[in-house]
Amino acid sequence: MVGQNPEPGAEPERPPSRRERARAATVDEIKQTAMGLMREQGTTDFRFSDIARLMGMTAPALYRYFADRDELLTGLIVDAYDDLGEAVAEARDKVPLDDPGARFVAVAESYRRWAREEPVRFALIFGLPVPGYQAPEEGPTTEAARRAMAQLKALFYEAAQAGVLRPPQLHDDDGVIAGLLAEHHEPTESPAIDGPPIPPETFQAMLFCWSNVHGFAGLEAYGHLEWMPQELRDAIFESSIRQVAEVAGLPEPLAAGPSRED
Amino acid sequence: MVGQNPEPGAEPERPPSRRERARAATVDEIKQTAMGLMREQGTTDFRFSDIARLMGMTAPALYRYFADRDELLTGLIVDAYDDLGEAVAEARDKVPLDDPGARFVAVAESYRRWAREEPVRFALIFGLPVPGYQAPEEGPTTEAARRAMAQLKALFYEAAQAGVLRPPQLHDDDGVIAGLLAEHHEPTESPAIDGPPIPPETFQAMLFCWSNVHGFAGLEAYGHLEWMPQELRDAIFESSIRQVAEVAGLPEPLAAGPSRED
DNA sequence: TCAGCACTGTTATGCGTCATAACAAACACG
DNA sequence: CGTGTTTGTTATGACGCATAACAGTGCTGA
Repeated sequence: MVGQNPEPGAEPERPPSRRERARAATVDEIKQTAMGLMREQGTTDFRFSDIARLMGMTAPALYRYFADRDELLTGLIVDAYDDLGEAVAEARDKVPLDDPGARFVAVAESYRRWAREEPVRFALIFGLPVPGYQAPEEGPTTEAARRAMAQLKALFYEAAQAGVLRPPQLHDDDGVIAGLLAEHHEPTESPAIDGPPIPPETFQAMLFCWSNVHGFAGLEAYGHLEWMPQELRDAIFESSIRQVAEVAGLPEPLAAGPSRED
Repeated sequence: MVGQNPEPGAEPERPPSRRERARAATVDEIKQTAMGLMREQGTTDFRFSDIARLMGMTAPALYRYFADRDELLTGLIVDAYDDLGEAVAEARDKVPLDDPGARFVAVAESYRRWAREEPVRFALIFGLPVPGYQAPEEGPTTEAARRAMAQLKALFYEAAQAGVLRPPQLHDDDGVIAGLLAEHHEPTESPAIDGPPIPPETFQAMLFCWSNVHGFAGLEAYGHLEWMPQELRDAIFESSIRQVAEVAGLPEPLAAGPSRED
């Protein structure tokens, strides 16, 4: 580690000094520049020399802020998770609490939009590890992923609490899934997804929703659906998530306004 | 291009000479070795020097067979598409034609299994382009993708022909989707997916199935579901695809034996 | 005030990789 | 057996990551 706070236990009260603020700004600029380059080229690759040149520095100077490529990548991945989580949570919370159906639609749409607008970051967090990148075990990326996924779980939790969740239409013959879920982690506070526990069948429904939305978003983000016009993709996606929500036992959206803003 | 057949129009009848066979074998060995390295490291990266060393050659010799890294990558991508297509078709055709429900289950399971067993190849074809790789426009990869996706479409086509396909439960308010589909490409022979045309609502159902299976497969292949035991993943996946098949209007599978073999 | 030190940047350098050039051996074939 | 193609080699150039050694800046405390 290079650019971290002194030690995790050394008086976190102290306000950031002038130097620390400058340093943080530079760290941020480096990450922004790296993301800009990646977006431009459409790949998860970048060159230190390019970043440095764009910032009016020389390449070795960057090593004052990140120990190596991996540390910079880790930072970018954490940021991406956080950004996705924020985008999803923000879209969700624009819809009133008493309309879980519409809240889910908002989550699904923002997830998809984020993937489409930020395919590189989407790949960064949901793709195969970047060549040469070794993810830190149990590191900050795992934690960031939990936070992001918690947003979807929260939605189902609220709906379940409100008692508006119908039993999902998903088969669970002999209660195998419920059994396994109950057995391995308590009433389903999975280690990968933060948040309060939800009943097994709701958890199953949540996964169903997630994989569906994720699948469409991934295919679209990487250009595998480009042969259909966006209008059609939009219509098909909306139809899909409506259906998925119904299967999951979520109530019909009350306010049926798609929150398009582009 | 370097290692291609002489010209696409020069007497394709001639049987492969001894040298041509040797060359083809070497090309294949290179690809195998490259894939081995990628699998080992779990990334889509490889070094010419490593491949050469494993083959008992020096790196520049590889340029006799592939013009550059991109050409080798293109070969690997095409192979991956073909292999996925074959795996899916083979699994599907093990199930009798008169059992489309079970045929879909077989397709979904083989798709998922392939992704899990070959995450690198899955990333190669369904992920963001490999750093530095520029896909040839309208090239062999696009064509290979069409062939692979045609396998799923064929399944729906057969079921539709047999008249056992119920109308899918997918909303299409005002027939927007059907309209757009009809408008943009005839009765839905999409440019991205080969095969005979199918009715719009069937096409929509097919996409729904695909994105769902793909989403789960992708999440699992990249380790995002590793926090649940495989037993549970299996159960949840099977439950999901059953539900998806039902939504898509496919009949219940008759022979309900999951074709596990590992 | 000014000496000392931490911080941030530079140039110089080593190593590994992609890719090409120039050359040598092996092979097919008239 | 001799000639041209094929397939391999070594030598070389360009470039990127990363470290080392060094220089300028500004905070800090006797």
